[in-house]
Amino acid sequence: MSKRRTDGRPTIADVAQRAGVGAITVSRALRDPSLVSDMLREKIDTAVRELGYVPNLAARTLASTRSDVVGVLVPSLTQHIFADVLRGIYDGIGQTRLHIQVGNTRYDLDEEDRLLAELLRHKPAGLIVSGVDQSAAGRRMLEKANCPVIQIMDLTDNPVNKIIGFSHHDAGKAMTQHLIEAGYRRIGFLSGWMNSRSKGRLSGYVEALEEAGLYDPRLINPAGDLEALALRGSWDRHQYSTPSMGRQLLADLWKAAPDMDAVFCNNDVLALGALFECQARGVAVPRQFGIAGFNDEDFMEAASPSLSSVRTHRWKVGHDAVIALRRQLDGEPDDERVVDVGFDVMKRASTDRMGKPAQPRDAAAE
Amino acid sequence: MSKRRTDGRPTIADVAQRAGVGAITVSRALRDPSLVSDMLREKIDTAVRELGYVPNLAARTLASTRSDVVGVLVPSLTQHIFADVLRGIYDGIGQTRLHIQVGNTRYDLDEEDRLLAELLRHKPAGLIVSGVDQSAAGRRMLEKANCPVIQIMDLTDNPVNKIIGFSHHDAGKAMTQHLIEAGYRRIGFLSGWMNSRSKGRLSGYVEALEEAGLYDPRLINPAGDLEALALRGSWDRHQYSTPSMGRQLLADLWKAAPDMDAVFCNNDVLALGALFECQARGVAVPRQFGIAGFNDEDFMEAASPSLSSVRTHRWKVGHDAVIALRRQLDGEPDDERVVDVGFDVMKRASTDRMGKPAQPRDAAAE
DNA sequence: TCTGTTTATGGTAGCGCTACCATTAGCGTG
DNA sequence: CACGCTAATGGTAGCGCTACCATAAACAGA
Repeated sequence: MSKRRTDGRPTIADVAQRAGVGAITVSRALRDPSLVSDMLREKIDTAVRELGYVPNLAARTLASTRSDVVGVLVPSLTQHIFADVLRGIYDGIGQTRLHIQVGNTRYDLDEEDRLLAELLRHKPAGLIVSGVDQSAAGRRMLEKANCPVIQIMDLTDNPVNKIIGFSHHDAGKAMTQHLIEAGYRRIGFLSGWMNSRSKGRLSGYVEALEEAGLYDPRLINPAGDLEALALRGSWDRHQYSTPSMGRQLLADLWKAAPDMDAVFCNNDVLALGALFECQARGVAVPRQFGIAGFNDEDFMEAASPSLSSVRTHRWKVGHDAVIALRRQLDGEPDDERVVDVGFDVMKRASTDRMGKPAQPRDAAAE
Repeated sequence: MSKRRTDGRPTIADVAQRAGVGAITVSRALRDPSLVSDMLREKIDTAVRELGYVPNLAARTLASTRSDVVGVLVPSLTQHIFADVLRGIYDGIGQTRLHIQVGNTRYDLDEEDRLLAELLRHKPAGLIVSGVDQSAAGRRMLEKANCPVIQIMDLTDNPVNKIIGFSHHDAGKAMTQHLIEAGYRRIGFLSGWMNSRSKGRLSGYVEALEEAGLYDPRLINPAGDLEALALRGSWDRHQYSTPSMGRQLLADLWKAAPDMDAVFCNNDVLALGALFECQARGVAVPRQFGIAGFNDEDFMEAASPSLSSVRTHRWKVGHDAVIALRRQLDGEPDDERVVDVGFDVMKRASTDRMGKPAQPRDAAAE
């Protein structure tokens, strides 16, 4: 009696024996049923069910040098934005054989490279990574990954393979133009920690104001200021935005520019904090002060007054990324290397300086 | 020339040859360096570096019937609560060899069972699952999983293996008692879709009110009502809570019980919606109406007025779950099967009916 | 009828690693 | 000096699956 190391679970050989066919036929029947005649397929299905056979993924991966794991790298788990992206990704994966493995880079390029290397050990079926600002080493790993790579949530002319996202520059510019059109003249920019996408938004903001002759660098709360804030003990480099942070940043910005009459917040959470700060100070929004956010999370519309924001299509980006990945894995051609999913400027009460009546809530809830 | 199927990357045999040792010695040096003499270890490390050797995880898993994957099942990715738990889990994993694979059950037992079966194909090193309300089949799979299983975010006397969480019943009761002590008498319960943990909170609420002789079922917005809401087209079964939902649920509850003078919301997002609804109606919080939430997300403290909530230790739960898992994998004994991490009732302005001055913001930010 | 092509199935030989046992050398014990 | 023990290393034989090739049968074209 030879010594077996198995854990006792049925293997493909057991199924083959029971069905009275060769092991390789079982393998085929499981991977692509159309390759096997109806009669054998039925026998095999029966045997699988009777034995409770479950394929061993490690063996499959080893033999085929290709796994069912899709690696996903996001810079944050706590921000709603990426939670929405992930939801889209999971929804896109659905009931397929593919599995998701998420890595959290925390906006750290070294950590991203480390996670990428770890992921590659799994011989992933595909990779989905956030943004375009990889390190040189990271970029190289992606290019040599030997699997489809989808970049998301940004745009570039030079994707590794395919990119699905939108222009943060254009989005930032569009919202700033809305604020200008609404009649605000001293429009501030409020931001916590800046990443490359925030910077895109900021550059759009600057461009819009310069074109209107309204640009003033004193109205910007730059990333640099966060160092000072960190020293005061409130936040560290990896801290995500909070409403408390929004309140304090707005207070600080007002000190530097007391005549500021509106603020474009780098994200909705900061915008909510800005609203709370106005409420606490008795500053009337939107009459005295306009507030705009970015991403259009749920609470923006529900707030009182409702808050303007830039709606971004996070779920769609995640979902479409997976669909594109699956297409490529199925061997379908895909020559659309850059996909712009766009954005929408949601104009709500918080930037309605002229005082048009706010939309009734129920109607707005669509 | 035999036909190789390799993808060209160096294997353990290449390392062994270059270092002038046996393959098995390389394997040992990589898994547990203390098993190999200093001299050989050094040679092997050099060879690994020179060749850029990266272990093939599938081969390791196949040979040892044990992978480096830790499966995590959460019911939602969009809710902040589980994003925080996940952050704790990722932080606990740190730089170890372990990998996280997250499954999103969407509060669906069938989906949970399916994901569990999928995860088990990977022969996971460990499992972390949310809650105690698995299906019978799911429970059986967990018990036969042949790896450490940690349940989180709830408590039970009968965990599969180990559970880390807190009592939702006690937390719900404590907050309700706070509302009673604050002077409210007609305290409502506001909830979206109910899961087993929500039900625990509700039972605590009921118990507190019954003990005080204040219980009235008309003050509860039960899960059943959601069916009617769904018919109106606003939300479906899987919809997570939004502030808009909070606004409408509060409006509905007020219709059913016009004398309601406070509301305990099943989560913070609903509480925020309730605040917005009060602001829109001109109802004074906390003087006329008290609002309490659950989980104590960031925005609760920053809101104006600041909102009372039950602080739950989500990050810690995730983090401790991983630490416990790692302990068990390292063979350390762990006989504490039930770990209660507790909760804190955060008493803030929104339930301060007597009008004591609110705490200054900066101090409260600790 | 012969040849070439397609379809359905099977056999063999890996994939890269580790469990298990064997071997060797060094050392202490009685 | 035979014996047992430990520490360090190696060899062999899998783990469960699939790539690759072989085979056999059915069919088409000339």
